Amino acid sequence: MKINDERSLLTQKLIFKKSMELFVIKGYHNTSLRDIAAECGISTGAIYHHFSSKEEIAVKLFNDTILFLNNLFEETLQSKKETRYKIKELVFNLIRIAEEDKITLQFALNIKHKEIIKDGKPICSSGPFEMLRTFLKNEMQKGNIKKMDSYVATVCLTGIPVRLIQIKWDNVIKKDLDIYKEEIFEAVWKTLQP
Amino acid sequence: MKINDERSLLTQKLIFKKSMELFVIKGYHNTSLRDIAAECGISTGAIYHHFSSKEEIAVKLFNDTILFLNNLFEETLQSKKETRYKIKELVFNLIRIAEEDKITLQFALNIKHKEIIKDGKPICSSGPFEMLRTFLKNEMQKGNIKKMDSYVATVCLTGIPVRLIQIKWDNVIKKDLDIYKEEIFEAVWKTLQP
DNA sequence: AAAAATATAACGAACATTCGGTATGTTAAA
DNA sequence: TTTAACATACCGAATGTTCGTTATATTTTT
Repeated sequence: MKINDERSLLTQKLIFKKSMELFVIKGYHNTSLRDIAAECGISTGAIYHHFSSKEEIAVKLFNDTILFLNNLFEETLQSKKETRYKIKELVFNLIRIAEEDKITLQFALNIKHKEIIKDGKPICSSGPFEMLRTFLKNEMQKGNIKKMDSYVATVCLTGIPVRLIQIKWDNVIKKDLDIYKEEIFEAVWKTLQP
Repeated sequence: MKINDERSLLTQKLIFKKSMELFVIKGYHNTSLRDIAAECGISTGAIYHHFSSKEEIAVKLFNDTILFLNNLFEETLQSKKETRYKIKELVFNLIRIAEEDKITLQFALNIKHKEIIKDGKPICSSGPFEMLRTFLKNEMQKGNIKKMDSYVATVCLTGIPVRLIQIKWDNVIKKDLDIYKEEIFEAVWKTLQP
């Protein structure tokens, strides 16, 4: 690969990374291209060489994030055999990502997409969310979890860990999330078990 | 009351109402004082006559919203005798408010406060949240709910209904939330019952 | 030398805020 | 009770700043 191609890719990745950080910390509208350029240590012109607009950066970040969560959920649900352990793995992975890949998950959960893209659905209500609902519906039919409204089930599965994660991010919880994960899973499982 | 005092109060309330709507719909940084002025049918100067800055409006909205939720939770928890029904009432009221006073709850749950006020804690992690945690701790000691970490308990109580409300707002759910409230409460109660 | 990557300078629009001025309500002296 | 003095509510143009974006210049790679 040519040196310039590599450099170009590196710069693009840097712009993505720093943009996501700033969008999460300061909000999309409160982040200027000058902020991004400064954070990357490059000029605004360099940004416009790689992207055609601020919005394009945000849109690509959305798509990347949806893909990331889709892959995460898909792999997680395939990694175990029993339903109980599939769900346990999902809860654990969510909590893990909340600490290990905080910015990405904050971007997915906190950024209001319709503020940027008109008619754009929030990440957690699009692909990844629907995938979980489909999974839960199938498990219901197999009798592996309690029969209930599929939306309610999805809300039970995601609502409890996500809320824990959010109060951790808000600094209400000081301790490491790891110590809560077993208790959180048991709570989730109580709402779903047949 | 003097005519001017009344007029002043009406204008201030109008500015509050329209600002909150716009902050929720368009976001704080994407809402200009011109937007607010236009929505109120007044001039930007009139706004500065009543408030000293855009930030002051937002800060006052925060404080009002915290008070509103505090009162709601306090009254709700006193309105029933049995723990089970206190919690049921709380879940039902949350769901009711999500439809009847959507803008206020969206402001409480969606607006990222640190974007506006540095060092400001999110509403749902401050007063109202702590009140629920204290309530749950007391109920645990009395043996009315299962002994568990108080943060986990609070997360179970709030996380499930709040997530339902959010996917309704995101238009993932089309139906009226009322039809889910019994099932949602039962899910919450399963995680808490002794 | 050509092309790609980056830097710099500048544009017009939109922003929060300020301010001189007006119209209306309120108070108090005549 | 009339009227003069003041206070409050509001207007809309103007201020200086920052924004996203573009045009152009410079550097680096091919």
